[in-house]
Amino acid sequence: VPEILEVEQARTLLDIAALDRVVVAVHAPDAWFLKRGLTPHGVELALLGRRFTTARRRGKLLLLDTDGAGPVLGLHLGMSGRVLVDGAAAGDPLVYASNRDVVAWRRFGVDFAGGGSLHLRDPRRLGSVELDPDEDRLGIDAFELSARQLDGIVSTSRAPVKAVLLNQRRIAGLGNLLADEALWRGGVDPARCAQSLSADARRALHRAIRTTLRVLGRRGGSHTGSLMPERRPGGVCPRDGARLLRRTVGGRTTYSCPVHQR
DNA sequence: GATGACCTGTGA
DNA sequence: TCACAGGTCATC
Repeated sequence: VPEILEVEQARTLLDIAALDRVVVAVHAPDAWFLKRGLTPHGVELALLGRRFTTARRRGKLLLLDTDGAGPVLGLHLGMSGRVLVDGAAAGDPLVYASNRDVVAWRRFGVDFAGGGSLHLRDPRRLGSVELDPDEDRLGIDAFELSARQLDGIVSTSRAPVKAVLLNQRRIAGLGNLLADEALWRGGVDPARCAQSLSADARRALHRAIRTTLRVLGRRGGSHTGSLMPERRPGGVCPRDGARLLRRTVGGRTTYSCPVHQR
């Protein structure tokens, strides 16, 4: 899933359906899922009797504030996690991940007074739950990224520009699909050394990131990109019909057009 | 900054 | 059985 668009869908669901309800039970059957020393008992103590007051998001990290000076609950969806409230998830089914409902995949959850629940379902167990997460380990949220900020980030790194876009300490929220889509829309070669981008290329990339988030957000998620159907052996560029390049860049499988991405 | 590790499901 | 998957972290 879960890139910034899916996490924002989850945040909206939490905002609409999970706030101001009293937690009467906490389920943390998978201790491995709890991070930074958190234990099943610890998270139960921290949440029992409290209500969530705000649903926030920074990059791909979900943040639930609690009442009465309680802790912030941090949820991360990893590669296959989904948030469900009262048994329903937000948004489209995930691509590249199972969408079946297997009870064993409920890695964490709470029950609310009067019935209903909040659950995190994650087949691959790469998600996580923590209390009072360090929100500043994450960089500027991709939705907030200004052209000037992108300039500063891109012009100070010699890594491939895609690796820079994926680095959550720099920009928080972009994942593999969104990065490829934005670079494709902006006409920028993912493997290009970030520092070497011209001011024009940086501007084009910034516009492309904004467009990608807006358009794919409206369509329903990271999997709705124009490049997505061609993300396969033999895929061609939807813009100019060239055979797409498939490489590993920044450690991730990368598709790009050798003709218009320079 | 690139690499491998983490974990598990799916489809070829 | 194998390759691969929209993420992140420690390590060289």
